[in-house]
Formats: sequence, structure tokens, C-alpha cells
Amino acid sequence: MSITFAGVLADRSAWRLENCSIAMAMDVIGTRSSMLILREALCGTVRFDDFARRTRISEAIVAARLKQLTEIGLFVKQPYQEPGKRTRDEYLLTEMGKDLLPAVFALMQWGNKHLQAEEGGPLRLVERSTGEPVTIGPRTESGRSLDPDGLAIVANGDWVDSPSS
Amino acid sequence: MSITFAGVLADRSAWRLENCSIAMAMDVIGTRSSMLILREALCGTVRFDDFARRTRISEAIVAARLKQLTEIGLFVKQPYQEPGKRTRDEYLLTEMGKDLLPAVFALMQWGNKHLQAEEGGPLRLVERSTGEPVTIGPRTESGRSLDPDGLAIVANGDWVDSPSS
DNA sequence: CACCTGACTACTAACCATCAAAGCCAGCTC
DNA sequence: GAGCTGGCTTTGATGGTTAGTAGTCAGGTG
Repeated sequence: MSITFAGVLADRSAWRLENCSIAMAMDVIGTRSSMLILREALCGTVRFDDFARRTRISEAIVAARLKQLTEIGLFVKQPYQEPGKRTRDEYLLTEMGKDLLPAVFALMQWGNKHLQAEEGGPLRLVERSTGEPVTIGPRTESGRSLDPDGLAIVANGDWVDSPSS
Repeated sequence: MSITFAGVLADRSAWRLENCSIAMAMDVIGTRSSMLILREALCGTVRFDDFARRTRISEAIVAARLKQLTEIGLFVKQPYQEPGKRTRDEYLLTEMGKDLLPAVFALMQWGNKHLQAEEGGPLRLVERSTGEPVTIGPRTESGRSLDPDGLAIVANGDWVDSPSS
């Protein structure tokens, strides 16, 4: 397998995961509409009708999602006013929201590779300054890219003692 | 914003995304149960009752998900037999399934940071050989890690001409 | 002040994901 | 061959997600 366990997890025979971050994350943003709204937000969309039009989600759902995601803390509302119009709210991503970029684009990257009929899908990421293709993947804090095979999972608080297999 | 558009996407005023990979991906694996099963599979789980026990998902759902994910092509079934038992099937991740590692662990990483009461959540990724902490994030093909601010999105087939903003 | 528009909100009616509990079935044990 | 066990499948019931339609409401325009 691609990942090995270390520390207390080396024997998983009786182990079950509590407080799983993935489950918690899916409870919060695990809907199609949330992901599409986040895709738009990460691409720079800030206004209600832009979200609705670009995601093709009904206004009712967009309103409900934006409200929910704002309560959770992924968006903050900021009033704006165009000349001759009344004041409205823009929905701006918080740090918490921006931190979802890897998750959202990792999903896009996977869909591009495996779900698209033609090569690549409609959008892709590049480095702005060079145009070099960008992928989402594992990397160390010091900036080295890694293979999935080079990974291990540890329980929080543990350190790596003797990775098996 | 963190991402700029280039090429035909620079003016998005009338633009709507067709064949969105994120939407397609969410249609396929956008459920809590799929993500939890994938988490387990990426961590090395291969057998039915291990999936059910470790994810705490009911057997009915695990059976339905494994069947669906196998049809889609994320798993292949491989028969095995323990001594004194009848033959069963193991569920092994395909290349397509393993390619979801960044998406699944990006979600875990986000949950660890933003949804956990205590610091960090129950699990984290490290490099197997060194124990160095690992994060999921954008990087170039040549292996450099990038900031979200350094990214641009282009339509497939385009090249970067003059990134705005 | 009556009207219009843009940004939501409310309501209804699907549909889907999930669970609990029961049922089924292959093959091993006795 | 009768029973047991592990690996599913089936069957309601429940709650969350969604679309669609209609309604509300603030404020600018005439």
C-alpha cells in the first residue's frame, strides 16, 4: 500500500478513528453546492448573483449555502454600493475559506484526469509568473515534493519510531 | 484575491463553467461515506468488515458504496481465502483511487486546522524516511512548492499571455 | 409616492444518503 | 445435513439537499 502507519497506529486491528477531520469536514462542506460555490469564491467571485449564475445553482440554494458557510466562518460579508444602487453585501473568503484551496483543486485535478472525456478538462492551474503547470500534492515543510509512497501516518503526539512495511 | 485568470478567462463577466471537474467529482465521491471509505482504503484497509468497523458506517452503506466505487473504477475486487473460511473479495484501490490521496488528505488537513477543538486532530502525515511533517498543497512539476498567491487559472488549450491583477 | 429591480426568503415537492433491523446465502464445522 | 458465521442485500423510516416557484423587502427612479 501507499501509506504506512507508525507509532500507536502500527497495529490497527482494533482501532477506530474518533473525531475524524475528514468526517467533520464533509459534514460542513460535503455538498455539491458548497464545493461549487467555493470553486467560484477561490476564483474571485464575491457577489450573490455571480455565484448563482456561474455555478448554475438556484438562488435559493446559493442563499442558503452562503448563509451557512458564513456562519461557519468561511466567508465574511462586507457591504458595498455601486453608484445609483443600494448597498449590498459581498462575500469574501476568510483565511479558513482560502485554506480549502488545496482540497478544492485536488478534486478538480482528479476529475480532470479521470472523469473528463477529452484530455484535461476545462481548467487547469499554472504558476502565474512562469506558466509552469501546477499540481496539488504532498510536500514537506521544507518545500520538497513527495511521492504518495513516501508518506506515513502518525497519531497526533506520536513520533515516528519504526515504520513497518 | 488569491488566483488570477489568464487567456479567455480574463473576462469572466459572461462566463459559466461547463463540464466542471469539481461538479463531476462531487457527483461521484461527494458523500461522507465515500470519503471515509477512501480514507480507510488509502490507509490500507481492504476488507468489508474492516471498512464498516473503522468508519462506523452501517454495513448496508458500506456495501452500496464499495459496489458503486468499484463500478466507477476506484476499486478492484480480488478474491482471497483464509484457511478454514470461504473465499471473499478484497477491495483494492486502483490507480484512479490512489490519485484521490491529495483530495482526501487536503480535506483532513483543513479539518485538522479549522474544525478540531484541540490542536491538530487525531492524525497527521509525515515523510516516512525522515518524519518531517507533510502538507498537501500546490507545487510545480519541477517540484517547487508554491503559495496560493502564485497561482493562475487558465482554460485548457490556452497559454498564459498577460495575467491581470 | 407608485413602480421597478436586485437580493434574497419561504414553501412545496421531489430525491438521495443514511441507519436500523431483518433476511439471505455460501461454505465451513460438527 | 443441520447449524453457524461472515459478507453482504433488502426494506422501511428519517433527515438533508436540491429545484422550482412565488413572495418579500430595501432603496433608487420617475
